[in-house]
Amino acid sequence: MSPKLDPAERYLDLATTRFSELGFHGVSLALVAKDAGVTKQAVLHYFRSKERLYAEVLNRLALRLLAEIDATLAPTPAQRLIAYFNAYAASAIANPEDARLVVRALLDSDAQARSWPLKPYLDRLTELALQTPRWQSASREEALAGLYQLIGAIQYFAISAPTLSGMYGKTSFDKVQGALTDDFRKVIQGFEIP
Amino acid sequence: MSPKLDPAERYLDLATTRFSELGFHGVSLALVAKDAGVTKQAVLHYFRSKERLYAEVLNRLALRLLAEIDATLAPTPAQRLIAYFNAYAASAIANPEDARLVVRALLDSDAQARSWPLKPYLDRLTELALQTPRWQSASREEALAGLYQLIGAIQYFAISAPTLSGMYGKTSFDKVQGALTDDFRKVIQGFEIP
DNA sequence: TAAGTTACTTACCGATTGGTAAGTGATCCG
DNA sequence: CGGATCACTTACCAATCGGTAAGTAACTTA
Repeated sequence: MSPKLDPAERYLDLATTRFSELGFHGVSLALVAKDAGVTKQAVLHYFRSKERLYAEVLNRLALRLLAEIDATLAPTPAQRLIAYFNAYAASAIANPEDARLVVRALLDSDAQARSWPLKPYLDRLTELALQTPRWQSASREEALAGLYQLIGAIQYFAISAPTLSGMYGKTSFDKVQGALTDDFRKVIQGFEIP
Repeated sequence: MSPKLDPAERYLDLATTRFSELGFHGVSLALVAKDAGVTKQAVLHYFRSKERLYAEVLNRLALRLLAEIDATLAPTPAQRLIAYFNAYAASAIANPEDARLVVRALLDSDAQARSWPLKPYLDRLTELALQTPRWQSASREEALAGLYQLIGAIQYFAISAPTLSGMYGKTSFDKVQGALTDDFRKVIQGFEIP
């Protein structure tokens, strides 16, 4: 029945959920341990501190995000970027856990340039963006800024959806997704609707 | 020299900064007190608990945001919305503190419909959005979702700007702002470039 | 001048925090 | 069979957490 998951991997999963819900400061080792049904020393056995546990959670997330870009195939860079954002928006709305983590990581990383685990993911996206009509003649900074807006729009909406449903009734906000990604398609294609 | 600021107001200002930097769980009463050069009981004298202090910070923020919408004047609803977002983007990039707070508040409010202090602000914006070409024939949910994307794009970029500058050098990301708000203008106007 | 009121302070509390040290039972390997 | 490794546990720690209680010095008001 149980797939005999590596204990460290299991703790990492539970920590991922908790960190996405409560943020770094809101999560205690005891809470993660309680979720796993062990003592906190069991968690510390694998990750020597709370900092390392959190770093590992972010590293794993970055790898997952990077893999999803590479798994997206389409004829042109613009179409590939659109396909990626479509898939990302869909999965983010269905499961906002990753989006919450990314935003929290963004908020918690201060202005100083510390090593930020999500940088490779953004670099990969930037390369792609620079080959689209919207940003082909733009600077790297402009492309990066544009991407941040698109990612922000998706993540923000994904994070808000549960709260919105709570405030405005259980209306199906997932149906809205089609319209929004349509806007993105137009932005990426430089407002030249094919 | 000192404008003889109300002590409670001063603590509120300092708490706002700290909560935006570190989130609710990351801020201790002792930290805010240390910033103010007093003991934590001085802070507790005005706000009877940390929860109340945080709630007051959010309430004040919501009032400020609401006032800024009302202060934005333009002939048509679409132009007013565009003007507001332009002004908001500019101030958010210049000072991301408010944006950080809003995003943190959004992350920390769980899916359950609890009383969310920023709701009136969003309601006001939604009313405005429903009168623009982009959403005039849309449902309330669609308009709200669209707004969330725009707000998300602005706030996300504003929050990221310092980190981006840290990672990619002190390039002036504020110059990018013009281009991004241009995209928004087109979205709001329903991709009908005047 | 006496009585509040304001704006704090010191003293203290139990609970929780991240982390260390030392041990224990089960499983693996030669 | 015996040592090593694995996956934990119990025991413990100083520091910090939010919050209560009681007191005090300065200022305001009747």
